[in-house]
Amino acid sequence: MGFRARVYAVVRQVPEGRVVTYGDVAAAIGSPRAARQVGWALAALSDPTVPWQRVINAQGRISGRGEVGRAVLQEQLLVQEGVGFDDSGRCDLKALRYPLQPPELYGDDAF
DNA sequence: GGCTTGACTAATG
DNA sequence: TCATTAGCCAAGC
Repeated sequence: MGFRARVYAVVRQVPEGRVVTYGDVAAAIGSPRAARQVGWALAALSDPTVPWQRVINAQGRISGRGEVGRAVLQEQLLVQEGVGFDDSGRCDLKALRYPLQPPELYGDDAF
């Protein structure tokens, strides 16, 4: 199972209205220092069942690289789910962060 | 196999 | 709070 498949398996655990950071996802798949690769994996994402919008950076902000307009869409999707952002584009990470479990515990054989 | 490229992070000023 | 820096590691050439 590839790195990206594990990233997707973990991200799918995140329920509506909750968020996780790239670092959280990296730690859940066993590579605590691979936050950048998590972002890379999501940039290459083609699976519509993965709630990629719930993955934000450790500062509670949207990482606006990648496709133009993607960041705006991401914030809109999160707001729809009930995630609140302040005037500076930050959300309450402390309250909304979701505790992830390693994909092994969930049976990710679908990959 | 070596090099470059990042949806990152933590530390520092 | 913002800007800069060094470390990180999977992918693609």
